[in-house]
Amino acid sequence: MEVADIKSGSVFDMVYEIVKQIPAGKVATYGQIARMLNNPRLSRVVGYALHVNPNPFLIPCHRVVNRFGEVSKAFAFGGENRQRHLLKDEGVEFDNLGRVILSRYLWKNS
DNA sequence: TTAATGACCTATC
DNA sequence: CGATAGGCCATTA
Repeated sequence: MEVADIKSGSVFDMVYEIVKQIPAGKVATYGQIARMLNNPRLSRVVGYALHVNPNPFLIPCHRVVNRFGEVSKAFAFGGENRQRHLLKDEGVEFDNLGRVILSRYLWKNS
């Protein structure tokens, strides 16, 4: 199913649908998701959508990081430490700066 | 309808 | 590298 076909009415829902499709062991960036929505400027909205994340159990928000692979500071799911643990548990590695190696684990949707 | 908000991004110092 | 500022835009109160 194409991302472009996802039109649940609100951008938030679209974001959720996309995030749900991120496979384990991969991560996506806010800007990337925004681009998937055909609106590169929605990067902030994407973050906000996850901020008010209604279903932390259905939405793997821990697989969404910023442009540099850094985990969110205000992670409303148990702290950034929690997010790193979850990713690490999926096989995602971090560099010495504590950032996800995007060059290897960035999710590529087509 | 208006104003405020923010898990971003880019530029500048 | 860290701090600051502005812009961007959907959502909410």
